[in-house]
Amino acid sequence: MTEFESAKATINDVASHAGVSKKTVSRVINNELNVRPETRERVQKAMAELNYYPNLSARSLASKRSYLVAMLYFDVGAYYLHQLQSGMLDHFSMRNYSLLMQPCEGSPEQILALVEHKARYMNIDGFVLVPPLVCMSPLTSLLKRLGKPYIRITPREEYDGFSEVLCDDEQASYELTTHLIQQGHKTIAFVRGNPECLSTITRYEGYKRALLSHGLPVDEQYVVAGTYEFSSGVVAGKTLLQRPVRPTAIFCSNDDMAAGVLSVAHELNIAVPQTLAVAGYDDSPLAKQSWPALTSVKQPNRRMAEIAANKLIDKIEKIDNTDYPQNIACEIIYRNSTEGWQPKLEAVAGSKTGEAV
Amino acid sequence: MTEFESAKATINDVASHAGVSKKTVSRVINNELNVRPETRERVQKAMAELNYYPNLSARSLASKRSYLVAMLYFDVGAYYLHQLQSGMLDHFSMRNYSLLMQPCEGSPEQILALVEHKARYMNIDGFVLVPPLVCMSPLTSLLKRLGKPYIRITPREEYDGFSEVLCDDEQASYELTTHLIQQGHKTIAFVRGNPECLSTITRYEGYKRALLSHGLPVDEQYVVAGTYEFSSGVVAGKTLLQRPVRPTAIFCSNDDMAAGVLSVAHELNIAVPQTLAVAGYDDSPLAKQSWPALTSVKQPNRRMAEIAANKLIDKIEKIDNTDYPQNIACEIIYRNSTEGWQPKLEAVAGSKTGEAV
DNA sequence: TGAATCACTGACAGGGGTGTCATTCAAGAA
DNA sequence: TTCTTGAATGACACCCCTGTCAGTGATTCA
Repeated sequence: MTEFESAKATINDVASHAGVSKKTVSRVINNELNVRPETRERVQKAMAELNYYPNLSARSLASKRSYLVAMLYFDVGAYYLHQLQSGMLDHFSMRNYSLLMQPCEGSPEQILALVEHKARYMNIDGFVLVPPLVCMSPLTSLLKRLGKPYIRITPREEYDGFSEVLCDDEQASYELTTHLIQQGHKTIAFVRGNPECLSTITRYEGYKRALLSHGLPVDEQYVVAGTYEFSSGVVAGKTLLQRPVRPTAIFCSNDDMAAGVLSVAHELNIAVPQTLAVAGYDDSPLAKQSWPALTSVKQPNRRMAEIAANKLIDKIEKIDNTDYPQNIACEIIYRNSTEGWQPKLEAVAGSKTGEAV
Repeated sequence: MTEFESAKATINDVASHAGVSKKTVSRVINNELNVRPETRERVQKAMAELNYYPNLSARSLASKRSYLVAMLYFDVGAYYLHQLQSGMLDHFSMRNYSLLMQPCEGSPEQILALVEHKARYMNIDGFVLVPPLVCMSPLTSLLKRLGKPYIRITPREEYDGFSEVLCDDEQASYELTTHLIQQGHKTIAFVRGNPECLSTITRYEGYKRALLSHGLPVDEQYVVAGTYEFSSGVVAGKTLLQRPVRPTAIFCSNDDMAAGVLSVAHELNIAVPQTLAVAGYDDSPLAKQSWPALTSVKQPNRRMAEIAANKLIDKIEKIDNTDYPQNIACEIIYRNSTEGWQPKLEAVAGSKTGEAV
């Protein structure tokens, strides 16, 4: 078969080699019904013998589809994006789609213009939106106007339901906070994330629900703003650890900020976890790599990516499949940063060391 | 112009709207020569008025090019890949190409099969290879056989030269080691990376050259293996810090391993940087986020991505451009982990604390 | 003045598939 | 037996653009 290896066979070659019309070959390629098994086999044999690859451009041109899907994202951390991306890549390619990554920066107008341009120029078949773009309603309107299916990865349900893949951030946050409460903590601070992200709300809600349902007050003094960035964790840490009554635990809504709090604690010689418990969120590599290692919430990113990819393709191909889970649970990973806190130290060390800063 | 917004105009519509043939429109789209300026303008006006987007599939089909480029990679850290990827995305899209990410896992045979499949099925125009795939010679052979241009991002020149974008790892490593020597360190350990990566060699060579050129011995006892993973840094740290004579500085060939060494140091109550200096490589976010923050080498990843993208497109479009820099310098970022080491503590603390483990 | 050259433009033939519709043929119904 | 039905297949137009080559005028050269 060497003679065929370099010569690119076309559907016509396969058709004549198999003794059928090209339309029948096309049917086999596309797994259509109504092809007699022996015919199908003959065609497949011919395709294999000729080392045939269908020409994607020709297919796209004729079928008015590109087999291209784009993930629209805003840079929210390499690790999170990488996980989603690689999960999606696997499942898109399994179903013969390719994934384009499309960073969306700049003003909303710029983003809309960019997306419209890409959508039309490349004739993208569908879009995946990841936080914080999921809550950008002009964007979803645009996609609707363009008639492009999309799917959103988000921690909270909105709109139609079928276009979303949800993970239960609120519940995970509730559980992690409860864990801290059960260890005896009474003053648990919370560091919020980027206000443009829905997760900032859901994570905070879980925290609040846990406090309230265990009879603890939600003291706004111990809830500080953050941006999901390390530096904002440093600022938050300084603020919190200088309060007259220091919190005994700080729950940060992501790992980067938790690492920032850890740095401040080290700087101030506050022992973690003995004097201060610190928890993060995302279970990024950083969580394992900081010292002490951070208790954190592991989101089912790859699983979500898988579901998003398949749901989106179903939409593109107008397949009705409702077998997808509604809401995917997170998992809490317990590590040293919250294990071994000693309640007695709290009152003593609390108010004193704070002043020393 | 609202009536045109949703109706997709084709090249024929533009042609008749502008009163020229479709071939002339094509010339304008492709920026070809020999179109009278006023004709070009008229066509551009027509394209704008009709909100025309050329159909990529049709273009690809007719011109036998896909305007698609793939980056072949092996998962070597989200951050590094993310930087390369986003740098490339920018520059590829600037020149109207799209970038596909193609993870390459499994056996060499599987990788080759995968790449051949993708290359032929999607008719990819060109490939970017990143470490450690750059030194996989069956892969480059395959790409040559398929007639696909490629570019390699690598720390060391091999083969033809034009297909590479180099960064001077060896020199950066030399400089960082020299910095440590100048601070008075005499026993500087080195943690190597994944043996499949060229960078493992170049970084080690820079270290060695610095020691030798400053009259220090290269003691293999202080050169330990690693894999670029955090856990291997922990192992290396334990090994090194238990030596009868402890090194006073540990230079790790990436940040993850340096963070591993830091953890061990904290565990053993060895003060960094006072008793032990630690340096990393890559200037990943982790470098800023560990405690203390790590001195590290910042590779010009985005710049390399830019050059790689443009060189590759030049190859695809057969443009001769030799204006690219040969070898791009790295930058050393000095942080706390190597600032403030106190030579006197060395001898005393060295042999004692080691036993205590 | 005629020939040669050059810049510019258009006609036409594909590129390699898919959609639509017509046709064939065998099995089941009347 | 004849009619109906539906599965299986093929003929053909078409998707939208680019490559090739020929043609048209204008300019330059002898």
